[in-house]
Amino acid sequence: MQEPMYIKIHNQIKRDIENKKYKVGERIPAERQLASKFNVSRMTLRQAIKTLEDEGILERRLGSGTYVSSQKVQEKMSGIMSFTDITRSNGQVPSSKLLSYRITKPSLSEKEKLKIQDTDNVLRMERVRFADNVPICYEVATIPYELVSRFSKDEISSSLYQTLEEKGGYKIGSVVENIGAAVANENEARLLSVKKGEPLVTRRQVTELSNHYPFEYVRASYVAERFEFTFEK
Amino acid sequence: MQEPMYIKIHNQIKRDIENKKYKVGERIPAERQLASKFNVSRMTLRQAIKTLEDEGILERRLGSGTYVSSQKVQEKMSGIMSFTDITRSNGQVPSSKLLSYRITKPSLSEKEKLKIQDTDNVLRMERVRFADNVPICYEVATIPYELVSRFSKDEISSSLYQTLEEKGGYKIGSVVENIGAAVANENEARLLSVKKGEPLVTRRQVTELSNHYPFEYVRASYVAERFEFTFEK
DNA sequence: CAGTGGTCTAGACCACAAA
DNA sequence: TTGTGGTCTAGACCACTGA
Repeated sequence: MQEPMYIKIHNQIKRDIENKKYKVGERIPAERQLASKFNVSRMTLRQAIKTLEDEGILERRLGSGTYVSSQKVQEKMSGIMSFTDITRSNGQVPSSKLLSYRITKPSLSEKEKLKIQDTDNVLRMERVRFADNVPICYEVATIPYELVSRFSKDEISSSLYQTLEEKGGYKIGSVVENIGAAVANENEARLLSVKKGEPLVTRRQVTELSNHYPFEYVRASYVAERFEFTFEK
Repeated sequence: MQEPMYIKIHNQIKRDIENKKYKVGERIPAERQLASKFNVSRMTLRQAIKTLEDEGILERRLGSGTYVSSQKVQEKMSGIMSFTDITRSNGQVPSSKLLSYRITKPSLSEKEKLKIQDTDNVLRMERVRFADNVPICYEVATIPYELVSRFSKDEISSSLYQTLEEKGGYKIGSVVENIGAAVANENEARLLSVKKGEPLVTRRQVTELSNHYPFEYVRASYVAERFEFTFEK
């Protein structure tokens, strides 16, 4: 048995919701019924329901039943959700342009954030990201080079997380983000097609692997009038 | 029995951690031992552990044990944590100055965000918030007046959430926040002691009660060079 | 009232970590 | 190999909701 039963049930119920077998706002069958349908004990069934509740997909109401929630809550939290996903969920087409891709020595802040030595190399990438071909974000990402030296440029620049998890055997751990504001300098103004002095939302992100080693430091600036972060709790 | 057993155990273990009976990074006793100590089944004990894990207080390691986590993760998420709490946790002294407190008709955006009618009254409060007497944030909060008409000005302006939950019998539900950027206009510049055109972090927040009625709409502007939001996941 | 989710028991077997 | 957390069972009684 590869997957635990409660995960299988979780996935089945999720599919049933996607396939509109259970519709938004509607009540799903009672726990005792579902338990008997899946041939598991009620505790196991409840474990499946619990994970769906944690994802914001189901909502329990005491004495009344379990309902399909209207909101897809959790995943709107930024950071875990990539620019690509956010843009797509807004019904826009994401794209990006790689401005530079260099193996070099770390800056002071990179050294500190990535907890590496002067002698280590880093890979630094600059990008502009677009939604429907309108520039939204200028982004600099830095990665300790030894972590990715065996991957191709394309594997790194187009889907770093996936490459690291699937081909590198690494697991992503925690993410820390700082969000602030700044005004566009000349370089940012040019790259993002705004005037110098226009407001930008700034984001710094340090991502760690599950072994607590930092593997990525990102500094990004978003055009405030074209982008904002949304959080739901 | 007022509180469920697993909540009591949750609280007891939390106290034990606060009292350094279990220290950060250390392993706590095994589930079977704790279950027997508290005279409950292992499933019940696990439920208590689970809630502590969800709060980021404990960390399970398969095959090894359950450990006291070093990070107090969850609560750094902004919004749930008030300005007061954030400032205190930075070791600074929070204060605030109420600039205005008026019962009036809603603006267009207030009407929309709070889902109320033209004929309803709202309570609108303007504040500047300080950390160590340095102005950090200018904030306008709007509340449907009927929700708070029976409370005193002090109960509303100094601890709204507490008043609503303890004296109003309401329960806070979801919170949606949007974070962006802007530049200071003349009014903001004067109130926050910055120059016009300086970058501000903007936040809009709509808070709902557990019955899905919006009860608060807040627009806040933070001086970017003195404040940033931090998120950990 | 009947039906629902919330809590709880006293076991069981498994996979994984560390010695 | 021993001890740990992960999963699971087949019941039980409770408090709450809604007709």
